[in-house]
Amino acid sequence: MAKLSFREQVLRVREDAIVQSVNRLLAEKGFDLMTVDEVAADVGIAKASLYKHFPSKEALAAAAMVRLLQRAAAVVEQQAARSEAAPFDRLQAVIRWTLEVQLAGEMPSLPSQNSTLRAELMGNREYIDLLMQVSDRLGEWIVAAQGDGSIDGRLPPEVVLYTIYARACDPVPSFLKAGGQFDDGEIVDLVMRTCLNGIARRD
Amino acid sequence: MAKLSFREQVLRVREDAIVQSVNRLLAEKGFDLMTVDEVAADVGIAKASLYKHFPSKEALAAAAMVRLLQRAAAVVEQQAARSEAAPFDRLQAVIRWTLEVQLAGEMPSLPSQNSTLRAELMGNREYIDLLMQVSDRLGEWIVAAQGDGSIDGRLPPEVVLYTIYARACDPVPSFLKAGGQFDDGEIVDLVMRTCLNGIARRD
DNA sequence: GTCTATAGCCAGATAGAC
DNA sequence: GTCTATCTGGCTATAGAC
Repeated sequence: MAKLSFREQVLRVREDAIVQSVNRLLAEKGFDLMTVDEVAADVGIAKASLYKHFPSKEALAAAAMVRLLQRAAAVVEQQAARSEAAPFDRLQAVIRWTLEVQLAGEMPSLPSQNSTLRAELMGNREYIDLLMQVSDRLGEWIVAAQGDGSIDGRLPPEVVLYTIYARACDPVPSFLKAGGQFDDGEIVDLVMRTCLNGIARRD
Repeated sequence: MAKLSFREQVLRVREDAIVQSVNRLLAEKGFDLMTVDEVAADVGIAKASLYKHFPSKEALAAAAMVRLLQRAAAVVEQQAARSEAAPFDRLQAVIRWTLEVQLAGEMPSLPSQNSTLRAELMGNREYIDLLMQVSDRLGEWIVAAQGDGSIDGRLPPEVVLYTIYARACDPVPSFLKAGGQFDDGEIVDLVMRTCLNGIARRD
């Protein structure tokens, strides 16, 4: 039993290494340009061994997305535990986290049009459950923040939620980073400001 | 001479048809999932004939982007001709146009990571010239709008410009459209508001 | 479960007749 | 310049030895 558990642990560590490589390559090149050969080379195992762990390239991508959502859920729960914090501040912290992940080169990017990939994700229970868990929490905070007047009450909560999610794959941070004119902290602050306050002048 | 000109016109019309198909397919499926066979079938000619007009798939995509930028440049010049309009209103009109193009399913989507595609675009003189022409105009208006206080003067103009460009490939409009809860006009208004005013409450 | 080697396929690009 | 037919390379996925 101890030996089996040890074996399982080894297996788990290896799969973690795989998923981490996939996550990095997805962030770097995107799904279509990432090849399974690259993943295998990056992990340091043969391609055939990869397919013993994950049955398809789509499954690899799905595993990376699940990992991302697990990290997101952890951040969300951490914010939920700050009993003194206002909902607006919690939302702000989550947006900030997504921008930091992007700037760290750890945000996997998937083509939203690929239907086989969408099918794989929609069929993945863990992915769906995590996505709903995170969305529910954010949705609560959005409604509460509209109630206390910190978020624009004329915007349907759905629109606010999508707008926040869209920041996670916004090209602006990487453009600004490529420009080399701002450091990561400045980029986060600037994008946060345009997201929260827009580009028009505040009185 | 007249005959030659006529031939050239026929050629031009055919190439226009090709580029229009490419534009539509790029909007629908994206660059990676669009196949040259599909383009040929959509235009109604053989694939080999396509390659007599354009030397590669990347060149097809570049042609579609040039066409898009030509349309954009026309919109920009039209706004420039409104001598009575404030710079803020001109910018607003351009943003609105990009959202309408997206909702009409006419916004080609290219993967920003594909390096061969980037190389093709950067080597395309017409593309670069149009991009700079449009960017210069928008840049002028941004600075002017910051001068008259309608755009937040604490944001570097570069950040405002990128933020506007990013609206052209924002996933929020198509998400909202897929949701079926809002019509196109409402979506444009909602996204315009989040772009200009952010999600936080305005006093 | 790991490897080497290869099957099978698909899509970009081309040859050559007309 | 248009077509049919074909080449070519690369990528996902698998067979089979160890």
